Amino acid sequence: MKDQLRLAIKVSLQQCYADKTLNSEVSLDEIQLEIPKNSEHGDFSTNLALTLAKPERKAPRKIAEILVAALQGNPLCDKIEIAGPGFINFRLAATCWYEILDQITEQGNKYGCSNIGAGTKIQVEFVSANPTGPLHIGHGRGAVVGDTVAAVLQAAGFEVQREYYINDAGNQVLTLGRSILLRLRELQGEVVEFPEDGYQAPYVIDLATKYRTEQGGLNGVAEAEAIELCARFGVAEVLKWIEVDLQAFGIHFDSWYSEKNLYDQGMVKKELSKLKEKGLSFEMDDALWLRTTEYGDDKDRVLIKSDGSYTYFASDVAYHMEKFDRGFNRVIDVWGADHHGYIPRMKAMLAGLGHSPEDLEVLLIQMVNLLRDGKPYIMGKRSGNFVTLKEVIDEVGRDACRFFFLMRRCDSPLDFDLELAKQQSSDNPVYYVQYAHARICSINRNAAESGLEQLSGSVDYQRLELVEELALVKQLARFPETVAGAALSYEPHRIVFYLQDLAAQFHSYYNRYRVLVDDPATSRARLALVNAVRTVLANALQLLGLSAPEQM
RNA sequence: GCGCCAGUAGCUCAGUUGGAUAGAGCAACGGACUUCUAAUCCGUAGGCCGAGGGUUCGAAUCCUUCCUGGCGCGCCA
Repeated sequence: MKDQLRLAIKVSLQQCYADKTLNSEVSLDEIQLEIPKNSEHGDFSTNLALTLAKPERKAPRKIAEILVAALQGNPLCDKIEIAGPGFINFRLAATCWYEILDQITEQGNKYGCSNIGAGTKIQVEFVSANPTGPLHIGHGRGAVVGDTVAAVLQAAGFEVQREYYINDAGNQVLTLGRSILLRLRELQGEVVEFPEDGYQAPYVIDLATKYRTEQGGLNGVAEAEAIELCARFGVAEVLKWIEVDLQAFGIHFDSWYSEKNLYDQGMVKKELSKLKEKGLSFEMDDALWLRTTEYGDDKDRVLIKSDGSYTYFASDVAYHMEKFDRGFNRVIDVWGADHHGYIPRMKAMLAGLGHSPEDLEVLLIQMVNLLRDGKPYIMGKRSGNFVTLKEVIDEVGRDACRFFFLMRRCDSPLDFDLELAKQQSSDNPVYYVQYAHARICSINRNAAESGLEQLSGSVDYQRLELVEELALVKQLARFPETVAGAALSYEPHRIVFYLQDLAAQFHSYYNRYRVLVDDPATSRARLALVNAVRTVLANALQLLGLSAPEQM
């Protein structure tokens, strides 16, 4: 709809250039068309005349008059007006809008999808929590945002892979192993001194107990080997928990990528030697450094420590290079905002190895402040006092939880009060949207009962003559561009706001008018309209990973 | 000290990437169920868009200087 109008304007502009009524020959790559806030200003509006004012050396309104003259008689438009400083406002013919209803019927659950991604291969890496403990609420936000960004990109025609990076090679894994081993010895009656930096949380005792029943004790096994065994056992167990929790949240990964595997396959060594060849790394104080300052970082970064062990950054270099080797055109990392300091060094590394830094997009997810009864909960795995994601899902429900995480832009911090979320659950916004869907399903049941659906045949959309009905159709028409915009900007919350707007418009219409009236033709037309609404509600809900209940 | 993110109605937040008279949800107040589900709707009230300066036809949005809050600034992950 919008594109058709845009094309028509473009043609007219070319016409003006050909006729020499306009002379600047400025070629605009894209004509800006927007939907005015005020409906009196028409369905679409363009500032074209304003932007041409300077190159044309003419008054904007004068230019607008010339353009409007060239556009006169276009079948798309009902009315074209010049307003304000030189805006051109278009009101489209109602028949144009009704075509949208047929499109929605035809496309069904594909309505809203587009091909602006054009099959570009893009990877979304998210969650990637260390496999040393269960997911907590902070991971939940990143999980939902990452999952939904991926879904929205898919809908926009990108080829998407969801990946979880498993940090199973670092120090913290050994710490987990050591903690399990100590708890195991405790279970065997030994008195042990539990170190400050060990994992103190109770789940470690569960892991030790499980190890003992399944694998037996570790008497007579050398310390280092025992730690290694416990670590590997612990990581495998914790990963199972994580996968189960994510499944309960409706999240599925296409790929689980192991850091340890990166080392085992020699990828880290390989990438590091590439850096050396390019003269980007250097030795100093017995350590190996990457000259990231060359590409805008504020200091150089260590790759290999003076004790010979690798930093987390070293494997990240290899990991990200390997992503591009796998053929992704673009790579998205979803991180907690507390890691934002890592962006410059990652971009520097990519630039050094010959990639465009723009090919890596880092989405920073601001902190979730978990509250209970208004009091802050202390987060952190070692404190032992944290609320797991699973507990939250069990308490407030999956749909409400997902919706809550998607409601705000991801770069604004989120206060999540469990008691409040439960208390408000009766008028939680997610139910508002779902209720709209359920209501339409209910209308359908009533229609079926009165035999109305048998009267199918071509629907007379001219019966939809109320301004509210036309407004609903227009709202439905903007769904595809909303999805596309959300995809290109990685902002899934746009879908949430769209959904709330559409639901509000429907509820208002529902309260004011009846769908099923005495006149069958009107009933059928209205039924077609609300079912188009239902389709779009369902598509949007699905995109967000939420259910679309038929009854509530 | 440096860097990143934020500052919009009493509270929580949107604001179509620079457009016309700044919006919604809670909370407050007043109304609507013999009619397809009241988990809903209608109405009222609420604003120096943190502050100053700049850019232009036009700024909540862009540049700059401050103020406030959060988070970072390791041979930790």
